[in-house]
Amino acid sequence: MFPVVLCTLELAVRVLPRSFYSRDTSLVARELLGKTLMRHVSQGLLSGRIVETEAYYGLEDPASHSFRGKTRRCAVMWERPGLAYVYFAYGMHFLLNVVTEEIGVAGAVLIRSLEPIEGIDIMRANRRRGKITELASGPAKLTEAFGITCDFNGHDMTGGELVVTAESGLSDCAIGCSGRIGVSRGSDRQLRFYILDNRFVSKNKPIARHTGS
DNA sequence: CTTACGATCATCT
DNA sequence: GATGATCGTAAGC
Repeated sequence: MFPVVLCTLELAVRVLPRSFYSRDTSLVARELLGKTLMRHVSQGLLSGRIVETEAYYGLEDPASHSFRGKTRRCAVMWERPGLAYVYFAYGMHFLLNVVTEEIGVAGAVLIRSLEPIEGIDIMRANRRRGKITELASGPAKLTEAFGITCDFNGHDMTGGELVVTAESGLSDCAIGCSGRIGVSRGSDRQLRFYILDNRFVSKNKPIARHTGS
């Protein structure tokens, strides 16, 4: 009868717990595929299925912000798993990560693309674009669609207004992997994961996939 | 369809 | 002072 109440109950049951994130970063990146990113805004509910992610490690990963240790920007990567790491890039874009690994170990998963599910008209307004494939098919696009800025840096994504839920709607989907996009070092490692043949994966689809034989 | 490049600024060297 | 975990537009096939 009261959708808000139903919504809250569903969230309470299905939000991914901190233990989900307190594991190997690549594993978390793969398992986030098919899960649902959800945000409550004043106009309603925004949600989208995660279809593309990238894993970033710490000291041993030259593509990571934490490669040279803890700095002010990347400090959150070393904190509790399940926190949001949001940073500003290229003078105009915000990028959303979820912190992984145990406390004291740097790691994060970059959320790269979503398949919009709920709140599509709100996303259209935020993006000033109509085509559904252009709303959240890229890491900076989805933060704009969801209205996510640096204000969410350090936000606990295991509860509150921005969470990931276990809701998948996908049973068995084929997963591809490739080098990470837009990095100048460490692009050899296969740490980008995406749902094969999903039209919402970001357009930039480089090379590698496992071709079978 | 593809490739090329400018925008624009917080963070780090 | 240089550099991006990018995007949208423009121009070329």
